[in-house]
Amino acid sequence: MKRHQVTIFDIARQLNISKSTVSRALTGHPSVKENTRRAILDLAQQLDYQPNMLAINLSSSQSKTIGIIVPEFVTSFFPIVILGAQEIAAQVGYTVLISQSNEQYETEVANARVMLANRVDGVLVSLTRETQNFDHLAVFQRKAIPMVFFNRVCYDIDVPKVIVDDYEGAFKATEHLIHIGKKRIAHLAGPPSLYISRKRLEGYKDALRKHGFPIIDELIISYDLNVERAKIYVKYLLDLPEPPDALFAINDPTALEALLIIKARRLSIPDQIAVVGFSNDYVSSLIEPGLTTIAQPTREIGRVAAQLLLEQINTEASTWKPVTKVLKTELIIRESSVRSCLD
Amino acid sequence: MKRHQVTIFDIARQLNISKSTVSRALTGHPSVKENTRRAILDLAQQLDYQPNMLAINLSSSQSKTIGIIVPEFVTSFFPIVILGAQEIAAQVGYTVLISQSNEQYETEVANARVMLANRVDGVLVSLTRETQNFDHLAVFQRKAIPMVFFNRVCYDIDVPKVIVDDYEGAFKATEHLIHIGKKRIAHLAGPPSLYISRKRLEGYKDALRKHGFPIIDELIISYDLNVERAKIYVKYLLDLPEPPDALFAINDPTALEALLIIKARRLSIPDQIAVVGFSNDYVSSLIEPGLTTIAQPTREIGRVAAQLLLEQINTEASTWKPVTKVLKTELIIRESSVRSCLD
DNA sequence: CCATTTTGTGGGAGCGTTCCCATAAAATGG
DNA sequence: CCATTTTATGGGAACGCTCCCACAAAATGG
Repeated sequence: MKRHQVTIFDIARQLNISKSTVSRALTGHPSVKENTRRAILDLAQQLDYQPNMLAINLSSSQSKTIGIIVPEFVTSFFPIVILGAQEIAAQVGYTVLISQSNEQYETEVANARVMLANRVDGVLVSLTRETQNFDHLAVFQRKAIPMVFFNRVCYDIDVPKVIVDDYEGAFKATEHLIHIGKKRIAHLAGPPSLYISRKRLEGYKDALRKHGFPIIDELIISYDLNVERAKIYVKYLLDLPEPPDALFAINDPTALEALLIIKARRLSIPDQIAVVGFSNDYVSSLIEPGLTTIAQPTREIGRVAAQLLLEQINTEASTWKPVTKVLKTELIIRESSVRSCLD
Repeated sequence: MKRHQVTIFDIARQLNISKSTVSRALTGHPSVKENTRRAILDLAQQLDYQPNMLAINLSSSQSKTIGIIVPEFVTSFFPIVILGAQEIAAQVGYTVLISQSNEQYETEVANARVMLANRVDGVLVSLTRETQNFDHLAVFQRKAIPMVFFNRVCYDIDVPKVIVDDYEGAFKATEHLIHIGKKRIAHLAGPPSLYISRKRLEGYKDALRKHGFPIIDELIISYDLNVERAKIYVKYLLDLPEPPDALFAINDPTALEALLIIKARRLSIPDQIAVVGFSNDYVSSLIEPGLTTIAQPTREIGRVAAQLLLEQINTEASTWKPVTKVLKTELIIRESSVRSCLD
C-alpha cells in the first residue's frame, strides 16, 4: 500500500553501499564483487524492485520505444501488422506505443505530437485516407527521428518504406479476370491521393492494355474508401446500360460490399459478374461465395518495417539509405471468380 | 539534423530569461508577464519545441499512461475495446500502452513487467486462456497501482471489473433455441478456468431447467478455445448416435467453425441443426447463413473500463470500492437459427 | 619491499522537467 | 513618501537513473 516506489537508493541504504554499486550490479557491469552483486540482486528481488524506465530513458536520452501510427483498427489488417512489428521490437527490448488515427487527419497530427512528446526512438507510419499535408511528419525528419512508412506511404518524404507490389497484384487480379473470359472489367479504385490507389489502378490498366482491351472510363470509379459510398458506386455500375461482367475492387471491404449488393439483386456470381478484392482479409474466405483476392504478407509487413526502423535507429544518421521494400502478393482464387467444384 | 532536442533551457537562453519562467509560461501559470509569455510561446513554436514527457513524468512521478494487456489481437473484439478505452483516455490527456499476450501466460507475465517498468498509472487487463496464477498481477496491488479487469476477469483479485451479463446472454441464447422448437441442444463451452465459460454454461443449464429439459452431459463439451480442437468436438457431436439438433457455442469463432463443418456435411441449417454464437463478431453478419449470436457492447466495455480506471487513479486509495459493472447483451437472430424470408 | 597496476567502490554531474523559496521591482495605501 | 503588498523572475533541489572520475585497498612484479 506504500505509494513510494522502490529505488536503487533504497537498496543501497539497506546494504550500506552506494547507489553506484547497486546500479552497476543491476546493469551487469563486470566490476562488482560476486557477493556484493548477489546480495544486491537478492534484495532487489525481495523488494519487488522494478527499474524506473522513465528515469533510465531520461538519463540515456532514448526511450527504447517505437511508435506506430495506423489509420484504423477495425479491419484485421493493421492489428496483424502491429503484431509483426511488436514481435521484432520485443526481441531487442523495445516497447511499442500504438495510436490509431481513426482515418482522420487531425487525429493523425495529434498522434504524431504524442509520439514526439514521448520521445519515441523511431516511428512506423501508415497514413489516413485524408492526409494530404505532411508537416506533422516532416518534424520527425527535422529532429532526425527515424521513420518508416508502410502500406499507406507518402513519397514526399524520403524515408524507407514497406509496401507490397500493388501494381503487380492488381495486374494479376485483372489478368485473372481476363483469363476466365471477362470482357468488361470495372475497377472501384481508391482516392488518387493514396499511392496504393494509383499503383493498383495502373496495374489494372496495364493488364487490360496487354490483352488488347480498351480502357473504359465509365467503368473506373475513384472513391474515398468510405464503404457507405461504395454501395452507391456499385449500384451505379450495375445500373449502367451495359453493365460490367467483372469488378476488381481496391480492397476486400469494398469487394465485400459489392458482393452483398450483387447477391441481393440475385445476379449469378461469377457468371454474370465476377468479383476480385485485394488483401485477403479474414472474412474473405468465410463468406459465400468465397472472395477471390490478392493476399498480402500482413504480419511480414510489420516485421520488415520494424527491422528497417531498428536498423535506422542503430545506425549513424546519413549512413542508411531510404530503401523501399516491396513484398510479394499472391492471387487467391475463390468462388467469386470461378465456379467451385461443389456447384 | 541536430540530434539535440530543444529544451526549455534553449528557449530561456535565447530570450535571456530563466528556465523557471519558461516552464511557467508553457504550463500556463498566471504570474508571467503577457509579453514575456508571448515571446516564449512564439519561440517555442518556432523551434518545434515539444515538452519531454520523460522528464515531466519523472518529475511528477506519474506517467500519464495507462497500460492495456489483452490476450490477443486477431479477432476484432479486443481492438475495438481498446478503441473505446483510448477514446476516454485521450480526452483527459492519457496515453495508452498496449500489449498483447498471444494467449500465453509467459507473455502476459512479461507484459506486466513492461507495464511496471514503464510506470503506468493504471492498467486494464484481460487474461489469457492459460492464466491460472496471478502473482504477476498481485504486484500491481502491492504497489497500489490501480487495475481494472474486463472480459476475461479473475475473481481472486479484488479490483473493479467490467463484464457483460454472460449468464443472461447464454440464457437468452438457449431459450431462443428452445422457442424455435429444438430439443437436444449441445453446448461447446470454454475452459472452466475462465469465469465467462462458467457463467455461460450456467445460463445454458438454467434455461434448459426452466423449460423442463434434461441436462445431457454428453452434449456439453469444455475446450481450450483453440479453434483446431473445436473442429474435433463439433465432428464428435455430429457423429453421436443421437446428434444434437442445436448448438450453442461459447463464442463466434467457435460457432463459425461449427457452421463450416455442418455446411460441408450438407446438413440443413437451421432445420437439422441450428447454431448460436456469442459476441457478434464482424464476420457473423456476413457469412451464410448469418450467425445468430449474443451481441456485446464491445466499444462500451473499453469506455467503461477506462472510466473506472481513471476514477481509481484520481481517487485516494481505499476510498473506491471494487465495483463490477455488468453490461447488457442483446440477442441477434439470423438465419443460423431461423429461416430467412428469402428462402 | 616499494612502485605500479588492477579491482571494487563512492561521489557527483547530468538528463529535462516542476515546484518551492527567495528576491528585486513595481504597485498600493495611509 | 515610506512601509507593505503584489507581481514577475531567478535559483536550486528533486525525480531515479547512468556514467565518468577519483581513490583506497589489494594484487602484481622486478
